Amino acid sequence: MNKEEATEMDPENKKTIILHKAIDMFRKNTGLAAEIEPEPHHTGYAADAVIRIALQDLEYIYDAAIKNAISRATLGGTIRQLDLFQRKGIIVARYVTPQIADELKKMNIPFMDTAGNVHINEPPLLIFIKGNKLIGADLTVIRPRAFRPAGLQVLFALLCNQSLENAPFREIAKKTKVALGTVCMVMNDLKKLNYIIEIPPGKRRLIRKKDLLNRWITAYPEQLRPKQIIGLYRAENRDWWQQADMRDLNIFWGGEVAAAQLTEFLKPQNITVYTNKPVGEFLLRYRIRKDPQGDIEILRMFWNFEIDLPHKNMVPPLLIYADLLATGEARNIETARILYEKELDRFVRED
DNA sequence: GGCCAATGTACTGAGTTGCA
DNA sequence: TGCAACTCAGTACATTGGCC
Repeated sequence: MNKEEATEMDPENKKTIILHKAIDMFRKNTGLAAEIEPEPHHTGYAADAVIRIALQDLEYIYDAAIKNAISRATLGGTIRQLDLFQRKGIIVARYVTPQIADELKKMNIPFMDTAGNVHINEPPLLIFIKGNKLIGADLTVIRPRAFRPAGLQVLFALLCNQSLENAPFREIAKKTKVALGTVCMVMNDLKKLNYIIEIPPGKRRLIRKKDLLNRWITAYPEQLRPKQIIGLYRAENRDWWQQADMRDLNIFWGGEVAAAQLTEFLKPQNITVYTNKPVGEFLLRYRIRKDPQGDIEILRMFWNFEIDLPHKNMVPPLLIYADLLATGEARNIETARILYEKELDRFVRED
């Protein structure tokens, strides 16, 4: 097997290893019977696996989302993934830290990991084990190129622009601010992963968009977002943003402010803006200064396209959605749900 | 703990290939 | 012949390990 093939195969192999190890540890620590369903269903939103847990005469069936690691940044996206499953969802992870275990318990999200940590609260089945340390081989998942930073830039453009997959690679490269060769490798990845199919004559079609969107919002806060952060800032006047219109400075609302405008559900506490220009004039105009503990986050725009939306002063809804989920906060996850129904559903609808 | 070299990984873009 | 797809060597950046 060459290096390229290994990179393609490893993620699924590693998921299988994580799943089997987590199930083994679950059986060992709880004494309960747990099985992996041999034929996972493929209708609706696809789970990574289906798990059956037996307690005397009762049987609990879960759609599983298998993750290498769960952090605060990826928590929101993972919870949203569970929402989309047809059955009750469970997170199966390589490792869940005690802090994240407490967060998941608070939100009543079932999980199990390869260290034997578990939370299930479905009376009469009540299990909560946390604090077990990870031992043994490292199972770090090798990401396909499509889910690395440059690949995520390409995916973002494909998800935001209907039929962009049929544009020349040069046009895609221009819109996504990545090199031509990167577009080629990402498109090949997407074909291998069955997210793009060839339809004669010489056309491509993006499929399984909901699944792809979910993988994007899970990978974005880990892989791409940290690279785009220009800095944290604070304004003299806390309410500066309420009347601000910064389009002339090429600065656009993301995160909570954009979500509040779109859903009228949220009272913003943190401000996220994106720009592709120097921020000096912006800082002067609104009396904003650098502060590592500040509530204003400025990020670089990693795309080069406009989409036809009624709100011209904000970033594409997919990014607002990802920003909300990346906070891992319950109020933002709820707002993200509303935003998905209102603004995002049409982007991932299969024609 | 801090520095630095070695090594690995990710990305770019010029050059090549294939096709209409 | 020109355009689009694809390849691959070079470069930048990140990570690791050894030494002081």
